[in-house]
Amino acid sequence: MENIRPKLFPYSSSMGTPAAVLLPNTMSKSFYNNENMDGFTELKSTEIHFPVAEATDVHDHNGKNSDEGLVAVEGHEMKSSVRLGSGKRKGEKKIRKPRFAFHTRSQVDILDDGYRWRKYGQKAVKNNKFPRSYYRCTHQGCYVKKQVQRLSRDESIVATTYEGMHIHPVEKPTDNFEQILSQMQIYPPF
DNA sequence: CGGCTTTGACCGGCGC
DNA sequence: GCGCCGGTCAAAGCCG
Repeated sequence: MENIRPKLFPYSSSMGTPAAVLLPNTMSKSFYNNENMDGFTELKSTEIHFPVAEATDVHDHNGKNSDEGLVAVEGHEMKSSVRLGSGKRKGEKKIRKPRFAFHTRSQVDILDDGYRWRKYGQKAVKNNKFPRSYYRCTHQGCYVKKQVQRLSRDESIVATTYEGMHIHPVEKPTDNFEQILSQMQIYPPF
């Protein structure tokens, strides 16, 4: 059970072209084995390709990280932590936040998922010709982040990774996604 | 003017 | 310790 990493699933083209997809809580739960995911991850884009589950990025097996397990985000642990002169923050623990990643086929990088996001960074990542963008939820007190990156192996696919959970409802109203959801193929976390 | 993006600097973790 | 790398900061710029 070590080394849970993002897994790419075969692309199913039978899903048509939904306008939007709602990924409910329960799905994240099963992916994360974590009961603290709540709220929804709503996606509005062109075509959902395949959901990609990612527990946290557990990468080492040499016992360097004492396993903290999947700890829920408390929502305020990063609040107004002051950067010291050396650049360190005071009294913070490392908390692994629940993460959730998926791929979409889309021409635009940034998907309208109903939340408001402010971009706070962009980085070139190795072995990828497209930069990765970093966004934070603008709702006060909500520290959900997401990363968006177009894959160089298939330029038509955008990988989106959410981290944390929203402490507030979606700001934009949503359509009904139930049918689309039922069409989605959800893969168990092996 | 407020909210957002841009972008180089900075930081910390990790491997060598 | 050093350099690479991914993530974040924050000043400056942009735009409605």
